[in-house]
Amino acid sequence: MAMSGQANYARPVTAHGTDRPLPLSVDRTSPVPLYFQLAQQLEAAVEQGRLAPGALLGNEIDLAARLGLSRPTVRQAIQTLVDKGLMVRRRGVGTQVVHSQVRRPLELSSLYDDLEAAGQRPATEVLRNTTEPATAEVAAALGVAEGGEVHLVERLRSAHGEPVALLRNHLPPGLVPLRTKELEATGLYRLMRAGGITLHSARQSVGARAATVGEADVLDEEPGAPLLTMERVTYDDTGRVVEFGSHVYRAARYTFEFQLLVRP
Amino acid sequence: MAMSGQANYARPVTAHGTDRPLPLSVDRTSPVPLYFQLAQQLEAAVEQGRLAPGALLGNEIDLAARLGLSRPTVRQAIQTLVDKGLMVRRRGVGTQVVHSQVRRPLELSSLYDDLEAAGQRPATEVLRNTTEPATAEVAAALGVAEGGEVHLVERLRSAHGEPVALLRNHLPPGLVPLRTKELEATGLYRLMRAGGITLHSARQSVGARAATVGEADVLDEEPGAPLLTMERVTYDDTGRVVEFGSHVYRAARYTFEFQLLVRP
DNA sequence: GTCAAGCGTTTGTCCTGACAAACGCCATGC
DNA sequence: GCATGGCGTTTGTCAGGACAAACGCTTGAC
Repeated sequence: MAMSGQANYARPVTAHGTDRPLPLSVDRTSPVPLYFQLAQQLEAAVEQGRLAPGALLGNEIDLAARLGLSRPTVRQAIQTLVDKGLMVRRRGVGTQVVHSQVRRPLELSSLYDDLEAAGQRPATEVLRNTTEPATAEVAAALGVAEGGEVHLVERLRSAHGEPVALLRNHLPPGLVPLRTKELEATGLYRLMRAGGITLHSARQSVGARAATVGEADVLDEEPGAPLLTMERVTYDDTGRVVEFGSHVYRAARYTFEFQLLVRP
Repeated sequence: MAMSGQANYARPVTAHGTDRPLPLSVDRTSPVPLYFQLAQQLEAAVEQGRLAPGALLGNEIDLAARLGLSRPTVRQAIQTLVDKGLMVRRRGVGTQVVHSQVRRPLELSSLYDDLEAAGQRPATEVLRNTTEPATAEVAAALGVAEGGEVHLVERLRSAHGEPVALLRNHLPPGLVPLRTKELEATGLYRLMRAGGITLHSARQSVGARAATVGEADVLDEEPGAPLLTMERVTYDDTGRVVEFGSHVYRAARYTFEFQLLVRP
């Protein structure tokens, strides 16, 4: 863009706005795939501002030659960043860093991790950790027979000593052992992963409603106060339902924040 | 899995659970990329149940040979479906269709499209369509000077004759012409796209709060009723902020539904 | 009977090479 | 001055081949 009129002798390519070539290299003895090494370095460069927003990445051919890689490998690296929304490709123009600050593109996150990432030191109080007969709604969500025994975990999550959310989770019986002590020390998803379950996808529904008397009592709100609600059915990679969650959050103390990408 | 002990003479591969080979073909005269043609056919087969959940796709080599394609092309097709969460690959095992029913993975959707897709025939009443000086919050979101003129669109969206949401959108001045008549006939995002803007990403925040007197009046609710709120800053592919929206939804009549994928 | 090693299968990674399509710039013509 | 066509640049698509790594089953040893 700024270098359009120049002759193209042996341009070192892949530069910053300042023409300073970006230090990139790959380690062929490492077990980490080459495209992944490159992707990580590029992502780090974007995050640290060494690749300014709008900066053009040099063309793929030169970049590959400079790194001693083939073009498909370089493309694979860039593609992962494009998928993350960090870069945009334009035919005849090049690949450039996106201007807007992109963060996480909405993962299957747990409240525990969210709070911890925000430096809030979450605390969990397990109100119930037992089995009970499945109601019609729970049975339908988990794909078990109505009235059959299912696992129920009910937790109160707080941050800074104030209650934030009331979490009710139903799980198929015998899926993974859940000890109350562990539930109070970490999040449910971490325990499931540690139990050998590979989470794959989830279907979520986010809404709002007024607090019931019981919820208001536990959450230190007035009855009728607005609450943010989230229902979620989670599947593992074999397609099994592994969890059905019904969560309510204090509207004054929690919002869902996330970044969306437009599918091209 | 079901065919493990068999000798592997000239197995036709890529079958259904019933060993009936799936009809697949590509048209080399079409301008549509080959990998995309294949991806579409596979996705359609999954959706129509011709590829049952859990079914193994034949190995990539044979599949490529059967279609007269190269393996990278077949892989590219499958990869798009894996990215969508429709399939799972396992080394040494194969690629299989995911069990759980996957829908859209949460797009940058507009309320208008959502309602229309649900067959609800949305109606829009434009309450305001004007310019006004930017407040501090709006100025910060849009990246303009505080007090500078910005475009404001305020709309009431209804379905089945009942109000559903109150939508307030601020736009940079002169970005795209917005006629009231067009705003009542379609959604804001469609108009922006039609105006040559390529939407890229958005940062969203979803929460809840009690209705103010004014909101209750417009939405036919009681003051203090729980409302679902959404704030969104939308960027185009050059990184410009193209919209700042503050929406409130009647909690009893609207929830956000979406599907999440776990990043592997 | 149980556990470990071996082996075939399948995906993961990487290479080289080639042509097509879209974009922006420049020169040409009016 | 302005529209238009040509041209170089860059990404998009596709082919064919090669080896490595992970998985599951079978075989063998104890």
